[in-house]
Amino acid sequence: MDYLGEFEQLVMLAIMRLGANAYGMTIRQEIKEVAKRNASLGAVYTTLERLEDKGLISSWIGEATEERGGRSKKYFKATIPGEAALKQTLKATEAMVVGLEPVLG
Amino acid sequence: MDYLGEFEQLVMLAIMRLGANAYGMTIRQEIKEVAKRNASLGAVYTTLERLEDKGLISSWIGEATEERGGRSKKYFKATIPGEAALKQTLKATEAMVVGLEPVLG
DNA sequence: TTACATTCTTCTACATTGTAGAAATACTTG
DNA sequence: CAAGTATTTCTACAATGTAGAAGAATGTAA
Repeated sequence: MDYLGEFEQLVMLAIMRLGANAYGMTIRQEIKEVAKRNASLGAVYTTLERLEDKGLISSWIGEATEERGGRSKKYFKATIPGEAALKQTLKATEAMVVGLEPVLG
Repeated sequence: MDYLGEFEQLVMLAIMRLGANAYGMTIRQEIKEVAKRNASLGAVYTTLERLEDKGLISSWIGEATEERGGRSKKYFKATIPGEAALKQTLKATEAMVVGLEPVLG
């Protein structure tokens, strides 16, 4: 098992936060609103595809019943290995932060 | 100002943890011991060089007074912009983690 | 004073991740 | 069927991650 990149972490976290409503557009929006970080849609989708290739997330196509037209959504959720990789990555950073709180705020 | 990569974060944190004793070998060791994460020396030095190029850390050569031979050390410390970039990066991830503690442990 | 061991850094090269604009797809409504 | 809308996929390149090998500077022993 290896470590997630910085943006991969944000995408994984967004997926987990969004639960049943995690797809490209909302993932991007969640990152923007919560992390205050901009990302293009292309960046998000590329990362989603790579995470899925690595087996860290899985996807399924949503119902074709849209409200105002538009292509059907592709939903994502974290897999067990995906959650494990995320935990491990966060844990490594957190361990390094311990003791530096006074400096880092 | 932009964001630090996953390994860049660890290197920056190691430098701050080590204070006046931060150089290639100890940085690698600190990451290994605290974050439980292996990294080659080449990986560490490459990252240090790039961080310095971006102005996020600064360096100086240590005294030539070594105990048991060997080349003199190159010490590093975080710059003000470097600390700011680190803080911002950590803050973004932390904001995304809020509320997921039950799941992430 | 010259080998040699030691400690540390730099070089070289390639793989993975980050990034975004443009193009394509699929669905709804007029 | 044309047009508008929401969403995804494609294409391309830049930045970061990774490590092995080579090089450089110092102390020590013959």
